[in-house]
Amino acid sequence: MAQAATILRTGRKFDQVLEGAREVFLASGFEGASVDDIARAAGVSKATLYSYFPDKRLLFMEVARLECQRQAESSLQTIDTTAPPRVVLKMAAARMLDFMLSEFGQRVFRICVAEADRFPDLGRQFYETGPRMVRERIKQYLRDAAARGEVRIDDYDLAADQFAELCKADLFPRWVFNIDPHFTPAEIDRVIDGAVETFMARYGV
Amino acid sequence: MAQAATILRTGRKFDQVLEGAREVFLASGFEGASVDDIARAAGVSKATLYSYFPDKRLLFMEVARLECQRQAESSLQTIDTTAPPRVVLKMAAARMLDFMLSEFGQRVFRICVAEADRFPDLGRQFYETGPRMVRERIKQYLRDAAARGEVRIDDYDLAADQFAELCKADLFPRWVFNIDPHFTPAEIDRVIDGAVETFMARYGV
DNA sequence: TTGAAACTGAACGGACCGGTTCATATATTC
DNA sequence: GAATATATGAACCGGTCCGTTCAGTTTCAA
Repeated sequence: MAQAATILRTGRKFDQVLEGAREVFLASGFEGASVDDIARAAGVSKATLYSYFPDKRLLFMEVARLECQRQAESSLQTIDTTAPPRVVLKMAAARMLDFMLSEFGQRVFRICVAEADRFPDLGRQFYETGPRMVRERIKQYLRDAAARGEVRIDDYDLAADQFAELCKADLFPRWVFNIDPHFTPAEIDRVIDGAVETFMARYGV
Repeated sequence: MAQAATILRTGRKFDQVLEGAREVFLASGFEGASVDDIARAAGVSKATLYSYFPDKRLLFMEVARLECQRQAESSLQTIDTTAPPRVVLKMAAARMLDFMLSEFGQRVFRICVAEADRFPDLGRQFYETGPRMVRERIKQYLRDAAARGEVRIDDYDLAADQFAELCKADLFPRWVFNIDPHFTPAEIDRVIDGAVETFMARYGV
């Protein structure tokens, strides 16, 4: 009794619990996941689960936090800041789409949207550690490229946002609305090439 | 007993039920809305509600269907197909953003995303009767403009999709991830102008 | 006015869920 | 091998929710 507002991180099966929670939450969202399901998936008794986490809600937030962190690390992969814009932009686009179209990325996005009311900070947390970093990366590259005279940009924020959006053309509505959400490499290349061409038409020298 | 798989559309309070359901579903989503809440909001007894609709699920789908239809009618507003591209695109962008940023549009989108598993056809239905029609409209206009030599486009589908995405730059991530989701007219104009400029830089003559 | 159709309100059954408890069992440490 | 920390699982509680039932009331048309 008494202290129940914190997470107990020591113990043999702590990681098991987290892994089971990750699995079930990502598959079913917050409401859709029952604590019994999570305990079963984790191979752990419900009593054990509740000895680590005081609350279903805190368990969910911990899973979400770790997922955001994981993604942040994954997107830290370096962008070669010296290559010409078309090359860099293509690589960046491919990386963004890789994540956005992955089973995992889609699930996290769906949960962010679905639980926006219950967890108002969840979306922000996800954005700050994920898409935001990519955006900042692109902005920095664009500044460098502008200094080299390869592009000419007045509003770097808008340019970076536009590029990110251009990469989603066609693909995003299809998957978010569940319309033929299976993409061939050719379809993806078409969108990436189109995004780079349009971006460079506006901002190229 | 027996027949229970259909909706009984006659009766004095049918519309009341639908209106109450619309109100509560849009505010709380499918899971979040309880049938008791809906009956209360509709000013109707739960027994009456169940005399019209055999099922909470079918009630939800009917509400969603009507909402999509309503939006479709609203977006049938004509686009002047003879005006120059910059003018038409700005108008189209403003209309799209009007809907996308409206309380109602955001709620419908959130519900589509959140209930994509439970109602796989819901997103498609929403897209087909909403965004899709705007896209087709823009495509048609672009063809006309190309015939007049005002733009030069190879892939009309991609061009229309790109324009729609460009209109969401900055704004969409902010509202979907709940980051300062309150937009001034100046912010919206900035995005619209940027979208038109970038689009015309690529496709203008 | 009368009779049928529609509506009400309240209660109820069955299911599920989050969270707690506890007696028992297992693992770890000294 | 004894003592202590950790885990088990099954039962249980209070609550919510969907969907049904039913006796009684209102509405409306003939």
